[in-house]
Amino acid sequence: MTLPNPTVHVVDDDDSFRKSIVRLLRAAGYEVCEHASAAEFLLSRASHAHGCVVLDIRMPGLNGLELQKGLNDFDNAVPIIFLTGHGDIQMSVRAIKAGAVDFLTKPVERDSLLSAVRNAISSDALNRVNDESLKLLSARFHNLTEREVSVFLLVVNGKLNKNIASELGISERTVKSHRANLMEKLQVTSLAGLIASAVQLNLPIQKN
Amino acid sequence: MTLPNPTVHVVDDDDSFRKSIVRLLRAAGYEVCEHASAAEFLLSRASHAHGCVVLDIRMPGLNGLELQKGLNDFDNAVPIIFLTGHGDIQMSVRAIKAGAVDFLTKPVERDSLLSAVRNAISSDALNRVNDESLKLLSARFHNLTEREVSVFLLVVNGKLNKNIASELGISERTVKSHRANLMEKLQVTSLAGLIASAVQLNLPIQKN
DNA sequence: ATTGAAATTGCCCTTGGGGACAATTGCAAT
DNA sequence: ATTGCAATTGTCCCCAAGGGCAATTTCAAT
Repeated sequence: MTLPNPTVHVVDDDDSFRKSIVRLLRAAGYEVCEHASAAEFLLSRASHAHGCVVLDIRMPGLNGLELQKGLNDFDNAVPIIFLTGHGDIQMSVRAIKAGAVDFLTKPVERDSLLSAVRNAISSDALNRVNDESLKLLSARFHNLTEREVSVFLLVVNGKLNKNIASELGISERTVKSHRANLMEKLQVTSLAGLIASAVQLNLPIQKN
Repeated sequence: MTLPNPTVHVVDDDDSFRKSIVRLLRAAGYEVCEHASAAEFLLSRASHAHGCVVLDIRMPGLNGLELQKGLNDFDNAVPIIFLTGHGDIQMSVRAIKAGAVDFLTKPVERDSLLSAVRNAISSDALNRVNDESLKLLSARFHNLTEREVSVFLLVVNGKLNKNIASELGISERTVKSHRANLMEKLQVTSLAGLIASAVQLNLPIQKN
């Protein structure tokens, strides 16, 4: 999958400030997309593009923190760099705890911003890769039938087929059948792969 | 293992302020231990006690951020709550990114502090449990011989004994032998448990 | 009523893994 | 020199898992 260039989205209602940031980033070679409000950013559906967001906090309409929360709720894992002129410590702490990758203050030093953007973009690249594989796996998991899920859970907990059979009140042959089907559906060829999938899916696993 | 009560360590060189914080925390029912400097805190070997640390940043000698770094370097995962009168945004961002659980400013509201301490202590309790089990597992892992580690890695990657044997240039019987020994050493009784251990140890695992 | 997916099970054969019993070799420490 | 651990391998046997072939049942959708 050949991705387009990473895009830096600059969301700030202060036109002149925004333009200057945009200019700075373009000069540094980034693909940049500017938005005068959170709503405009959302409408552009730019949230689906990869890269990062440089976000002002105080804006008319939806403010930066609210936008961050909104994006989090939708599992939209674009890295966010806050850039604000009226931030305080409490705000910055909250933002970082909520997952922002950085919190800068206006006026911002060129290097601080560029380094923040660089980090954000590389962290985004990593996240994308992980998200992709998790989504794919998740989709496969949801294709399992109830029975297959039951068997799956017992298998990854190290139970033997015969024990699984008696726990579910079915024959061992049936367990084998479900087991083969779920391995097929999850696209794994070994028990090791199956358990690795279970871990990635955050399923409960007992070691003994 | 019956643990003693969680202890809140208050590290601040400002005597009167520190005393008032200590009083507040004691009144709230916490076991508290006070220190006038980072060095004093370290010397008290209190770093090994569980609970959390309420830490001033600006102090003579080792300052708060440096102490935090020092504790991090030693894997001493005591949750740290910064409490400072002269903090700025950059400082708070750095502290939180470095793992501090909170960053408060003087004067602090009673409820903010108490809620931060409550969160810190419960997060500590969780960390302790995880650390314990990881350390135990890690110790077991380091008891494996080189050969056992090689076999371990190949097993968790879903390789068959015969393939492992040819990759290592040894007989299948030998692989079985190593395999049995490492299962024993890692205290697991199923392949599922073995792989779960590998995951916890952060070993590389391929799914296909 | 027919079709189809899902669950179920039986029989049988092959392959893989666990483990008992036993032995050899090499290296390092005492 | 002796002891001891680690690595190595062989032969058997048993049990577990994978999978082919085949069939029945049930439930829901068309």
